[in-house]
Amino acid sequence: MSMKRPTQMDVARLAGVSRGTVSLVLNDNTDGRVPISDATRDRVMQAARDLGYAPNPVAQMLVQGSNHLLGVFTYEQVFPYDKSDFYFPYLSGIESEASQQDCNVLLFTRNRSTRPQIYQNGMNTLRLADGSVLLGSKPDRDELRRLTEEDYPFVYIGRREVQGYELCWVANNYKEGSYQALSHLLHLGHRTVGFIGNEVELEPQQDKLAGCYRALEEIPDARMIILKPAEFKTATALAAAVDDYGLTALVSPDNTYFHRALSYAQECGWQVPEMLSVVSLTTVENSLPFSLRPTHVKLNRHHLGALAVKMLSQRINGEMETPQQVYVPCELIVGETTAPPR
Amino acid sequence: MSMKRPTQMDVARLAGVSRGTVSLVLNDNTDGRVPISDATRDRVMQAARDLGYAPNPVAQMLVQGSNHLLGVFTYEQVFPYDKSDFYFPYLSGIESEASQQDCNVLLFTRNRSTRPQIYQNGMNTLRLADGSVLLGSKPDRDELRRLTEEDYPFVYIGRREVQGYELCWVANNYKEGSYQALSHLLHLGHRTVGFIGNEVELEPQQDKLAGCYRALEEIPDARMIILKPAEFKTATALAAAVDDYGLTALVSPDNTYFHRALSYAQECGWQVPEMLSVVSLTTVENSLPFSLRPTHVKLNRHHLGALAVKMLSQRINGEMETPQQVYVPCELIVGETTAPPR
DNA sequence: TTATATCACTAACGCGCGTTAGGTAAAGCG
DNA sequence: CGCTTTACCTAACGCGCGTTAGTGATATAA
Repeated sequence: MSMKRPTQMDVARLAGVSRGTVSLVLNDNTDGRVPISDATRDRVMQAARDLGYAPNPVAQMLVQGSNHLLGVFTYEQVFPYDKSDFYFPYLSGIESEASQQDCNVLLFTRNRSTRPQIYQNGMNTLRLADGSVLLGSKPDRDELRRLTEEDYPFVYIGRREVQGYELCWVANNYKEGSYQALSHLLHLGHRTVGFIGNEVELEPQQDKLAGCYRALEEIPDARMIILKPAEFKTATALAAAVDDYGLTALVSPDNTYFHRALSYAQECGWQVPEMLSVVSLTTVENSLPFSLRPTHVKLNRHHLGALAVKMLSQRINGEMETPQQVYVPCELIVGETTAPPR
Repeated sequence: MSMKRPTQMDVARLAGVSRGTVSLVLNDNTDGRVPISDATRDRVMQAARDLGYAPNPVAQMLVQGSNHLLGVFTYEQVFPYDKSDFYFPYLSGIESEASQQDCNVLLFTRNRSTRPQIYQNGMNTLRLADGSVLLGSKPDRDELRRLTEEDYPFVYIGRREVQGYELCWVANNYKEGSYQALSHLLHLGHRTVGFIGNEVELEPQQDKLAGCYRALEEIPDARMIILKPAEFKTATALAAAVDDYGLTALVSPDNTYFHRALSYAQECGWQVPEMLSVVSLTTVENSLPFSLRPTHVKLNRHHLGALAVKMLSQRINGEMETPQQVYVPCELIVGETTAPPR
């Protein structure tokens, strides 16, 4: 038995004027394009007060077009219960900038029973928002293509390519960061380093590899071994690989592999960094159990999130004619997990 | 020159039917009240796919009064840059359950330049969502009252009271948790404990105090000293207070105070727990720098978030006649920061 | 007195969509 | 052949509101 909320029509009836007049009065028709007498204005205001009128924002949005909604779609769970540190800085940046842009943030959480999909029943669910920021390591390229064809405004966080299309993204400059990281190792004197990682088909991984290779080119006798997944699955396997290849340093493109490398090293009784140097090519998220400050490439995920939103706003407002791609620099932090080789 | 998003009218034109037909087809008019031939249905679906049509949720909401949007409003920043652990578990739970309920999550981030406000220019900004989950230690009671009067469906995470109104909330059972925590101390033999904290006007704090007092009642010669803010502002001030009152244990309702107590203790050269026991009445979020497992009350924020969404859905669907309040139990984890007094 | 400007307001459109009464043609029936 | 039923679709209303063309009344000017 909750009373329906009063509308402009109710106010109009009570004040004895037309609904249009009510709208004009309430929107404080300042520029005086339509003059309203003070008497009527007062009557309307009083009626609105008496009824406790408040405009229905939904109706307002309908008539004004844009709904000030920025979507966030993730190909993985937005808030992973265990791995809280990963998406968080992105969302933090997204929130800040969305606030700046005077927009609300819409998290697409509907219909996530199976793999997250943008298109459901052939319909673009993102259309709920004026535009969207996309996240996730493994997007569906077909969906990205279709979004582009539809001209739906979106910005991907992370470099993602689709054959024959120009996407809009912001990405950590992994290539530059990795270049610096490997150069650091090489300048310390390392000549044979191991690269822990697979998934070479993903762009970020490619960038990391590319950066490493660029550093290698500058030192003729240096080489890098790409370790196969089996070779860092157990501590003994890794130990064997290190021995076989004569590795003096390990490079990890990934936070969990970095941790794993360190614990394996401890298991094998290798002193880090004296006997083995270890570098992470991404931000080291969890605090180390070894009280060593990690040598790693520090990303600025917060900034990346904010930038994505800024670019998205530009696209939505038509201030960006063609999709743009932006690299955000990242910084090598030299810590205590690297040293000259023995 | 961003293309305007397609409407049902566009689909209708492309399919060569009337707009009403499009609506009927897309809403999967199952009960067959209005029969549609398979041929037309296919044409419409195809046209919708081709145009990338998706219904405008704002318009849908206007006409049917619901759009599967659950709002999240926070009186503090949702994603605080530094303090990442706090809201995260809540959001994690909210996301899970919203997904279950087949709803998207809307974060209210607009107009956050000053203090976050639900009512802006006299209108309820939450009305954009079917209902909302509210968070934040210090809500505006007037706003909560007004929301209730408007009969807007919301669930507060954390017990919050408004004189003369029945709110709907889910809360950690701080009272029970604190009772257990203090009982633990008392059973260890402590008789004079200090309570670090202020902000007594807030409900969670009141609950913690109430739980402590209940435990005290069971041990006649035990007493608890409420330390004033000045008394734990510096290590020396705290040291003086501990000496003056003869404290053998400290109780902290707050994570940061817990950490501060531990570092002050270290500064003063007090062994924890041998010379001083310390208990936290909330989840200890950051890993300790002391490698001591903390004795603390463990909250289940993830579950709390999920439960809030579940209750909110019930309210929205009219399955909850009167606002309900639910306590979620929390658990005392006995760690290594407590021991019998010297 | 008639033309013109000013004032104060109303009528009406459209935002995009869900819904339903009604309309049209084909099919069934006697 | 005329009447009813059936199948399929359209026209139109209304959700609540912002906006503007237009209308009628009064005041000013020629």
